[in-house]
Amino acid sequence: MAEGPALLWFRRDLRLNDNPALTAALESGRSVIPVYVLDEQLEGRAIGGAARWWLHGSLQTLADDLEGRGSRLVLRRGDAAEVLARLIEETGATGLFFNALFEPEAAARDAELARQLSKVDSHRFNGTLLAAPGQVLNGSGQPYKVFGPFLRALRSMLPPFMPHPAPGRMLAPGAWPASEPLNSWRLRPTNPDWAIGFRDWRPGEVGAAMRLERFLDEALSAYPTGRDTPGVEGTTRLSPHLHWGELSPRRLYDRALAAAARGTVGETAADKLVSELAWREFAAHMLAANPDLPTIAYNRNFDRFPWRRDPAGLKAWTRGRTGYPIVDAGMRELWATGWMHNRVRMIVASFLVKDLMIDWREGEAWFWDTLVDADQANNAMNWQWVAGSGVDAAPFFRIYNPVTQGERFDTDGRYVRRWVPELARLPDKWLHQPWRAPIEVLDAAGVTLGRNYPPPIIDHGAARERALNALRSLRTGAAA
DNA sequence: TTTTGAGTTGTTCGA
DNA sequence: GTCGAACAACTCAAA
Repeated sequence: MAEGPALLWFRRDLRLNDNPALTAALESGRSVIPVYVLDEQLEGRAIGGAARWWLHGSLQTLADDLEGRGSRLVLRRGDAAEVLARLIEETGATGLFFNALFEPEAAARDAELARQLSKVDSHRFNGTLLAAPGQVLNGSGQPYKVFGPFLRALRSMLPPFMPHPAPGRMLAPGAWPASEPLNSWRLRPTNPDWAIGFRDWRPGEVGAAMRLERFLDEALSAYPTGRDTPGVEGTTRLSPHLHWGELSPRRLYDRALAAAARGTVGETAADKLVSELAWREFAAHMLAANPDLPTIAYNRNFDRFPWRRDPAGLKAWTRGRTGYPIVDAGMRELWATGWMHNRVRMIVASFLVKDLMIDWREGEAWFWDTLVDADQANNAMNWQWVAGSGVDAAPFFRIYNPVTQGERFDTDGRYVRRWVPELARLPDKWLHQPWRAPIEVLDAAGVTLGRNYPPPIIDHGAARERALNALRSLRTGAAA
């Protein structure tokens, strides 16, 4: 048995189940000191507001779970390398166990950190992805740039996982190092408390497990179509839990396949879920191979795209006052709950980038600050996909019509009525295009455009033509 | 090396 | 209402 305790460095793996670093730390036979370091520049970028809210709850839960096992969670703030070096001095720790982050800045710092902390043996694991970046490569040994072949390759290499169970009692060190009070980090807003609408979320491993079971029982069988209907709970709603590592992707994968094997749900439903998980993997691999993805157009032709500066338009978009009900519903859901339905994310993103022709980085930044599941890789890849500058892009075909999309995916209007209550009494026929409704219909519904709901801030048909012209101007060889 | 087929999520138009 | 075709052109993956 090794002498001295092991530091177990928690990061975005805030769970005890199926946590490779935790398992290895315990198997090393040492006493374990769990620690979380609040490093404001964790990924080379400050954590967003909604994400901070989530982190508070997740840390609280993790600390409670550890105490239930005779352990603790030590909280420290500062540069991770310095904090860990100090903790090694204080505790005489001889080993450091942690799960990797794959964002380029974080990965670079991890490598540097392992070198700096040469007094201890460092053990790094993959606890956040089904396959680590670099493990899924095409015939030329390069990362895939197209999702289809990536999915096929990923599927063919995934073993059946057997997730590790959570440990029982954990061996405590002789003395505990000091911990900062969680509340002193002020991760949650107080005045004003903009997070009142977040209360349905339950950050932490227990909440993640409950959400998983509920999804498997209620939504997985209808997932392929249910996930596209924002008015019902058809998605997993697991994205923040996955982002913070409260649920291991291997466990989710394992459970979906098991449900299909038992015949509880159809194979296509499980396939679809695996495919969505694969998108998460694809984005992480993509970012690892393209560190500039969050800030620079993947297709450099888009450096010439004539983005508009439009503070008023941007503000209307963020506040959910564009006059397009499905767009406004989505933006209000985001602001109120820290989350937005996936289908609607595409619609609002397309509206910002194509209709308003506002730079996708503005939208990316807003999502980063307001989403509880804000994730560098997913955020960057998907914004670029909608903008048309990313991989698998077909920009000419991807200008969403907010009326058509609303009618197709929120046919009964449940979603819009919930988030844009001032339109609730409009009949379905006009709900997604109130400006075309006869005046007596508006009157009967208590809607006065320009007073209690805005008229459209832009005409979609004209905006579409403008965007198409801008896209045409990017053609290789076209004059700038 | 060259060639070939395909590429998450759409919209519009006209029959 | 429903259906299929056209949309503009390029890059990727694999044979």
